[in-house]
Amino acid sequence: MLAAERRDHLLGLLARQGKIVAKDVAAELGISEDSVRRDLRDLAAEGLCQRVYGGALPASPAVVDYAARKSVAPDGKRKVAAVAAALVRPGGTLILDGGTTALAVVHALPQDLACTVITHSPTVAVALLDHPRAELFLLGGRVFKHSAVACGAAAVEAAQNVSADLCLLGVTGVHPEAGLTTADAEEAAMKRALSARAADTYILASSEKIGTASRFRVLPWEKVSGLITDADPRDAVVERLTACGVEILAAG
Amino acid sequence: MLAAERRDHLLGLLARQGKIVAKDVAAELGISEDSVRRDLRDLAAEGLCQRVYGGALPASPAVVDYAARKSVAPDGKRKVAAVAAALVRPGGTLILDGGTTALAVVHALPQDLACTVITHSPTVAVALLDHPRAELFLLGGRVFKHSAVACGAAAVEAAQNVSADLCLLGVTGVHPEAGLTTADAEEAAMKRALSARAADTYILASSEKIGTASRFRVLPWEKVSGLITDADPRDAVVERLTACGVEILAAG
DNA sequence: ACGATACATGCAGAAACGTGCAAGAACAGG
DNA sequence: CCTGTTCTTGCACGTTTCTGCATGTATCGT
Repeated sequence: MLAAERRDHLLGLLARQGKIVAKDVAAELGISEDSVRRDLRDLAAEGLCQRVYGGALPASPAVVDYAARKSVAPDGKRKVAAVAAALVRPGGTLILDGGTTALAVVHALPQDLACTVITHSPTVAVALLDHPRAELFLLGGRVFKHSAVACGAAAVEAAQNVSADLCLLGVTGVHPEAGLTTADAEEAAMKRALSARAADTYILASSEKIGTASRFRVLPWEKVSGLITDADPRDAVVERLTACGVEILAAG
Repeated sequence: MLAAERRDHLLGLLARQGKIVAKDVAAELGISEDSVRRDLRDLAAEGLCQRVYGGALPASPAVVDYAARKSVAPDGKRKVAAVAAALVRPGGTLILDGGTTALAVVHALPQDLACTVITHSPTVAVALLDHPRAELFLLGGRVFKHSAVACGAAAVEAAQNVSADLCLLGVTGVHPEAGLTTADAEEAAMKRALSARAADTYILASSEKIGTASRFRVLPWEKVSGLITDADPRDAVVERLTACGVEILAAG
């Protein structure tokens, strides 16, 4: 583990948990408490945390926000994306949704993987351009600005003409009762259309999505093969999902 | 292994794993750590990564975007793009080709222009995302990696369902005898399909294209309304085109 | 007040770093 | 085809930085 990486990790912990206990972190990362203390001292000197006896506390909310944006958000998505990317078999065909998590999946795919990717997201398509062996099929249609994906009748129709082994969908909410939800009706319909064209559908849900719900239902649990998340498997919501028969792929 | 290849590999690792450990990469690629360190130093100098003790971490996305963008903006293309963008009327519908010149057109469009843009290029689509009042319609199909546009039967078919006032096409060669040419047959066919759906077609040709020819004919001169170029109007080739009845829009 | 824990400091081994140098490849010019 | 030049690459060397341990001191809870 890189020293700078360790520092980011500490800032991440600070943002997520609101405190750091030097002893615990040392045990977790398998390093000496001295190193943790030294890091905390440095961070405090830069004003990024407040040193207290036994560990550290966040400095000011503004600083924490900055640190959280910079390191925490990508981290969970990257873990989820790594697990999702491992589901893609060489030579296989993948339907990939839009959104930042899907984009992270592209970055997590091996550079020289030979596979076919079908997407309705121009952003995802552009990211795939430097995967020379990946075949790319773009689904056209009216592009919705807020989510940057092709939706609507034309896009759904285009989706009818493709088939795939695997579909990876992002959602904005994962809730035991509300199910898988998203904020826009057109997007929800498009996700349904995509899912229907693949043998297996997996949901990408970084931990902040777990337990939340949005306005429009995407799919019932029966239609999905599993949920990929970095949330703790012992999380109450996750345990309820497991009890409902949802397969959980932990991205710890 | 080529130096540039190695550089790309490093950037890929950075994107996929979020970090680089110099020692590991050196072992993996069978080169000395010194070379890796030198590469990382160079990348950091370009703002593409952040150098840390033991390896490197990703630079902030904003910086990377900026560094990537500033490398592509030749003066000639910008001038051509500015003239082309002025042809787009508020409320009008534009079919926009792929390629770097077309991308320059997007950047030349007023940020708040209300119009409809139809494109088969995911790159152009992504660039248009921060034009909030521009309606965007994406033509899907198999994406050809070298030119990064959707081509083939599906894309041509999708193009049949749209109409526009104006079509802006990029080409790789503009020659008095050979006409308008490009390097790929599929691309040529797609450009024809796009042109056929618009009332007017203008060709984007920065000066280095003038007088050159590629393998495949795109359109005869009769089908185009004009040529937009930054080449000197008294250039021999340009004068011959004028004599042939081609309208020249000078982008001096 | 006292034991326990956390802390700062100094130190030594290890790892990473920068620099200079030489061998080799790529290239331009004669 | 040869030659001089430039660029790259790996190695050697001295320097800097990191890390864990030991020691003594400060702080906390009881």
